[in-house]
Amino acid sequence: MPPHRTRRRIPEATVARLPIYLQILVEQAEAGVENISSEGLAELAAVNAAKVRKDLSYLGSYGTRGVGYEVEYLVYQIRRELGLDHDWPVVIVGAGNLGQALAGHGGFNDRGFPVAGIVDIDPGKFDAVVGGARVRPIDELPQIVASKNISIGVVATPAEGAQNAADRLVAAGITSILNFAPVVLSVPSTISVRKVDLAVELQILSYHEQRRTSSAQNGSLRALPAERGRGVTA
Amino acid sequence: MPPHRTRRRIPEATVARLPIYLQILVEQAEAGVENISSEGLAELAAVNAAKVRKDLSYLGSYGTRGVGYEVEYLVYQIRRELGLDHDWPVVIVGAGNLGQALAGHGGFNDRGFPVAGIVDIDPGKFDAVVGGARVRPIDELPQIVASKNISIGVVATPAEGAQNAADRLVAAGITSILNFAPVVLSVPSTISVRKVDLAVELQILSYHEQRRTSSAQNGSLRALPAERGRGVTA
DNA sequence: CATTGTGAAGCGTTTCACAGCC
DNA sequence: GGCTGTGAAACGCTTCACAATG
Repeated sequence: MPPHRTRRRIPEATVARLPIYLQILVEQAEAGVENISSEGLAELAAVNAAKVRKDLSYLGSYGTRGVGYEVEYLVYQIRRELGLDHDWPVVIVGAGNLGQALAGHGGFNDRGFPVAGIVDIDPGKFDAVVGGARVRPIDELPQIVASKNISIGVVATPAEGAQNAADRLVAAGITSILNFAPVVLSVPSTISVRKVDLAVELQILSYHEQRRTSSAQNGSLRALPAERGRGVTA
Repeated sequence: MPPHRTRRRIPEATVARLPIYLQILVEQAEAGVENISSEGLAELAAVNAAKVRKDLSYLGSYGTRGVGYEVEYLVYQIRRELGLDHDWPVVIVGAGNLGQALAGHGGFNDRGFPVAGIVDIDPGKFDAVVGGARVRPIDELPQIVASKNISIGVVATPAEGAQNAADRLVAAGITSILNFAPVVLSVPSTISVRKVDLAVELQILSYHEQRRTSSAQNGSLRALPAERGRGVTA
């Protein structure tokens, strides 16, 4: 095994694809596949084979020319690079519909991100148990974060409460935020933020639908160029 | 009002930002703001002002030099460009935890994407009412899609059922899919697909967390370059 | 000899910088 | 004078094409 030469800087676009490769490779390993070529992995991930090779090359030269990549070993390397060799406990702010669904959903607990706490402002929600965690008052956030050594916070509040939730998470010492509220959070530049916004995704799809159909059905405008079927698999 | 010169081709990166601008502009309009500069909008969206101007320029020249953009009018133009001048009914496949949360969640119904149907394979779930829709057998998908003229489908099944769900949606005539299952869907290139994957987002955050802390705590490797605080607000 | 690893070309996106205009 | 609209430069990501190699 080559020595750990970690701290290579990996392009963001590649970082965003590594989890997909990982998921596919784990499935392949479970199915008993021992080796996979860049072509094979590319097919399963619906990307270009050259891209797979370039992406994997950022991890090191872990392939074998003429053969491909050893699945188990790649899984190990990607896990290590993504920091998935240990769990990352998360705390959820907001125990409404969404917060409860997230806490219950296996997506967190089963995949190395155990829900170590869930908090809310509404006393009516305190002490309800969702997904194995008991809902606590938001004022306990600092203690929860500190005692359980949490670095990732999840904002699952309505839009109105999101900025406040983020402020409290940052004050409590969190350094990464996953934001489900339809709001652009303002946080120090040292904090990593990822946003998941249902409405945004639907509106992007709407844009493509609209382009697809506008020349056909739209009665009010006629003088439009013909539409080509565009494969948008973004 | 300038004539509808629709059918301009807008870069994907811009399309993905228009919903954010829209959300901010609607808020501003509600707060009584009548005009906004590219600088002001940029600040609220946490992007560069030149980017805002370039993005908006793809819609047409709707600003006034020396003044800025009229908020109401921009809202109208962005809505039109995104195809949000009418509702897009959606059908959800999968009435489990996630499907129910989605159907109940205002994110769809309140924002122009009414849940016109929800289906499942499990007879145990049939006829339950979630978010105003009654759960129907998945075999009724073609009728639901046709009768309600639906073009957007949502995959909210477990990973195992996702490809089948997508195949059925495509067969039923859907042309856009929002996929919540942690699986790369294989669909014809004419279909638009967007994926929302919790685990992927968390793993990307994990990567940055790991980089942040590795040089500090990690006892096994020492010879690492110093870490700079990187603001990753992707 | 199949397949990786990678320079280099190609392409889309971002940012700069300033002319154009109200 | 202030702010938009936009060529052009800069940047990052993708794809090509092929030398390196087990």
